[in-house]
Amino acid sequence: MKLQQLRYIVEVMNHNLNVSATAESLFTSQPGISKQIRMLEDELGVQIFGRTGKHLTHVTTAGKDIISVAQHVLDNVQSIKTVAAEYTLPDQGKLNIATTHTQARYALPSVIERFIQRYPKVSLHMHQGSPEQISEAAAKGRADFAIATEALHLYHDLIMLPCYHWNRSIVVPKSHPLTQLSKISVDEIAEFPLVTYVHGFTGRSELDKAFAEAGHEPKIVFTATDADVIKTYVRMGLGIGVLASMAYDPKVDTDLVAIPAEHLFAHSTTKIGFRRGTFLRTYMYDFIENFASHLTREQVQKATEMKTQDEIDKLFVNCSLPMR
Amino acid sequence: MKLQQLRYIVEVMNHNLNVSATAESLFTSQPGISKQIRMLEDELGVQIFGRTGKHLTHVTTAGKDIISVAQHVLDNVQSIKTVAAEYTLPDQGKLNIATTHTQARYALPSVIERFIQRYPKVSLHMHQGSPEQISEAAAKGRADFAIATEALHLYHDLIMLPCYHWNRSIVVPKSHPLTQLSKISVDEIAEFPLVTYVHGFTGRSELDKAFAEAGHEPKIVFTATDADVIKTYVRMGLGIGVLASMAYDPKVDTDLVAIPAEHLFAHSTTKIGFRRGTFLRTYMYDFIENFASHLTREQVQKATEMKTQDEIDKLFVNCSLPMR
DNA sequence: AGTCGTTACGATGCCCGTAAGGATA
DNA sequence: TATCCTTACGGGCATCGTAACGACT
Repeated sequence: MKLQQLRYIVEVMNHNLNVSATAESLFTSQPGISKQIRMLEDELGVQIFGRTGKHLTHVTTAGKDIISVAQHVLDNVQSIKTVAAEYTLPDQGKLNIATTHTQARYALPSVIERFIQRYPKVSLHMHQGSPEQISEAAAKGRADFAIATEALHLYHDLIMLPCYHWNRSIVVPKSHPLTQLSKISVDEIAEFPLVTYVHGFTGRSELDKAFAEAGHEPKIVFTATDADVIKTYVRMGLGIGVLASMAYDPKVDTDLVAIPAEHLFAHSTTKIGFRRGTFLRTYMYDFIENFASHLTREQVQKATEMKTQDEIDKLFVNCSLPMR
Repeated sequence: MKLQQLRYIVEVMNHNLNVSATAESLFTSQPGISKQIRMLEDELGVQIFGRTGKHLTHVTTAGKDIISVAQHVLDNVQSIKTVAAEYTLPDQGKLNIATTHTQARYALPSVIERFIQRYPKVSLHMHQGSPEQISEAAAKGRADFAIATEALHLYHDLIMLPCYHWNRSIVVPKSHPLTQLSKISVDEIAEFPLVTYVHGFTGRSELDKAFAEAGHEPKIVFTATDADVIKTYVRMGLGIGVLASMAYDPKVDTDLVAIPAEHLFAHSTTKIGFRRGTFLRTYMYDFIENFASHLTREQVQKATEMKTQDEIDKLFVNCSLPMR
């Protein structure tokens, strides 16, 4: 069995079983691929691709199993190269970050700025998406890091580290009656139509929980995936906004008033997640520490060595996270 | 990069950096290995082994990282061969089971008997050990299955499936005063010295919990890892025994009396665990189903596709497990 | 002096690429 | 007929094994 043979079957699969096209994309000859694949099949004693006459028509069930493992092999081989690069070119490489609007817009800019200054040769890619999408991107290896408040726990092979806590604010137009109250309660805001995050986004679950506990059904009239849209509709008078406090900028949002709501809703915790077993470059450790100063290289490595997420969580229970 | 090169560095590592010995064990020439290793180092641009003069003295830090990934690669390659064998020789292969005394002695014999009858060509290996040891064996790939009541949760990359519930019995000599009581309580048995399992074995944690809740400190005078030893010391009058009900055999243990204690201690659940992402042979699915009939191939496969252990647990909450 | 890794060299065998053949849509 | 995979063949290169060399214990 050769690594190339594994590459070939994976690539042929990715090219819809068209060997000619695969050969072209790999800058090699088509018969070479054909032959290597059949040699692999002979060695294993199993057909990987089904053929009718001389056309590849489908992947056999054995083939599916084999290709998925082959994919892992190639991932690991890539990982070896990454390790080597860490020692030869410590400040070069790639960094793929998958995150949500809220993080990208409010939490990350300053971190990113420092990072590209410190590591100009690292090519940085940001991928924005829903919490589910970014979790998957990290779990599948398309992204090095996932940064979000929700949904990271959905993948068992993600290591999640808590970064910071944050609270919500009620945002209303200046003239709104709520601005007159000294300290508001859930009962009071339950009267008004709400504009907030879509379910599954940016700590939305904490909001639902607080209303449920107070015995109210929130009158949600509009949901969005980002705070800018929420603020826009609050300005239009559609309802009162409930959003992450960091998303209110007193300098820009002069026509709105933010009423702190940490006494109404439990704080949420933004986490950074990465795939178990992947090798972290020095610049990645640096990025993490820049984003959350308590996550030193040492702490992160300690977390990597933990056997369960529970143990990791214990590492940080006594660690007072910053509040934003 | 070639697979052999990875094999070589791993094997050299396993042979205490002695290339000559490695060559012999791999039935190849020593210069061949030497050269391949240096070619790999050249390609990666990193020293894997440290040398003083012409002796390999240590593994560099880069080398450690690389070798550990290389080990994964080789594991996966092996896994591909296993997949192929499943389709060519469906009833041949190996089955390594790591388990505790209690399971091996009382729960497994009938299952094993059926298995070796059904799959005579599968070479079966049983490994007995502590719950921690067997969890590790499964997590590291030395065993295909870990079967135990405790400690399986310690490894995040084990998938755990519940097999059956079981209860405890109090075992005493025939003449013991406890045999006179109609229904015993924790308060009553707390008076007597106890003989039971070592901490971390065979659901021992449930016993501790029951005593703690009743506000008693158990007077444990002897702990053992298996029921046979416990019964021996109960016979000697050292104390009353608390053990898994299945470990009392009325035909053999005629000099002892077993008092059911399911009302005193919460039942325990024996689980079977295997490593995530490993390919399960048909005979392995068969083994599981033989052991726990609700764990059909379909159910097990469904569990393997779950992303977290929580989801797996949910699969079985409504499934009434057999009680032994 | 013995053990061990490196270098040198020659032969085998594998992999690749070109060219021709045959099957399917 | 056009596309696509298979078979056949020849050149180049990498790997392997033997043998000699140099270094450390």
